[in-house]
Amino acid sequence: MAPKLIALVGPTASGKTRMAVELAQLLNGEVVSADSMQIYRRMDIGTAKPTREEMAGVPHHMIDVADPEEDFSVARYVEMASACVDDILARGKLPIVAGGTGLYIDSLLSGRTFAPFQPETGLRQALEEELAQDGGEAMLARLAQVDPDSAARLHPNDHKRIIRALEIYRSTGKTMTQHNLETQAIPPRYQAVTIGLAFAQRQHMWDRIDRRVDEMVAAGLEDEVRALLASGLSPRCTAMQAIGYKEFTQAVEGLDSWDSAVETVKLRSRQYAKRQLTWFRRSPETHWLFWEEIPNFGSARQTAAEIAQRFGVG
RNA sequence: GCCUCUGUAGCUCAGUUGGUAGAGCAGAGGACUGAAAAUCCUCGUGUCGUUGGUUCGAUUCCGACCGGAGGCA
Repeated sequence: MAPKLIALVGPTASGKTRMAVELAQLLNGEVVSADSMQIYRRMDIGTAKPTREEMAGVPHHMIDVADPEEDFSVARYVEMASACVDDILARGKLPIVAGGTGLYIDSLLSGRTFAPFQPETGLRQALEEELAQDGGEAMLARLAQVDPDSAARLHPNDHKRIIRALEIYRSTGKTMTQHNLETQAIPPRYQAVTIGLAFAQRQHMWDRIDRRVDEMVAAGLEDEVRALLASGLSPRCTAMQAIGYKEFTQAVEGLDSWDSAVETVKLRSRQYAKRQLTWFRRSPETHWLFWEEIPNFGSARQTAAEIAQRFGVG
């Protein structure tokens, strides 16, 4: 039987960080972050990374495990995070996987394996050039010849996924469809109770997001972005695609005003939160807690702890 | 006070040589298998400022009125 743990999900600014810490204190746990941007060092304010005080002595894993100039990936996340989880379990403590990156969480829990990616072969670059030349339709048609099932699922404009599907086939000789079937046959690596934090009303979520962006600005997001750019970090790297960072980079370069950049950060954060909800809502097993329906944080924590105990952890 | 321009979807605007209208953005929903805070897909009825007139028919032409911008005094 796969070991049990808690997964804490929800859109940005829904209170995951605090809930994770308090549940860990209550249930003898440790936090494993599942956030694709908090993995980067030197990106603290804009990623809403928990501070030392917020961690309150609870060990946190998968934060500050890569430099911003590195290319991180789901595969790397799963490899590193599962080692953390196993270690926590071996020490008799409860892993609490908390974060907003749905792909990372699902991949970690399922024990999914990924087809290899070898940037040194230049295959991806070749495919990208091929696509730039011939267009999405043509590439999708080529994919359809070897992997009709994947091709049927993809839209001609979905360049990233068309390229990845072709890349898998050309580098492994196996289709993405085949690979997916094989990895789906693997039994789940962990058994999770998933607790979701959210606002019942969209407006409440927006207010919370806006407030937090204002707090980030007040806390010195501008300086943080300037420091990253000054260190020679390319604005095109993955880390700098993070919300808050890419917009402030525009402002630093004089391509946008600061006021407008702040508004854009709020806007993009709201849109991001919506996408997160779309992802998390598709798991019917998730126990959702809506802030409007809960008198205070303590009672939310209480409810979450009860859900965990009924599941058999804590 | 007079003259000119202007008032169309939450916002910015297009358009109808008179037959009740459409884009971008915003928003909603969805997807998602080594970039995922990324990437991609689907969804557009609104008193066409108000009110009279002309007309078979007006948001489209004409008048008045009410907003807004500019100019002249």
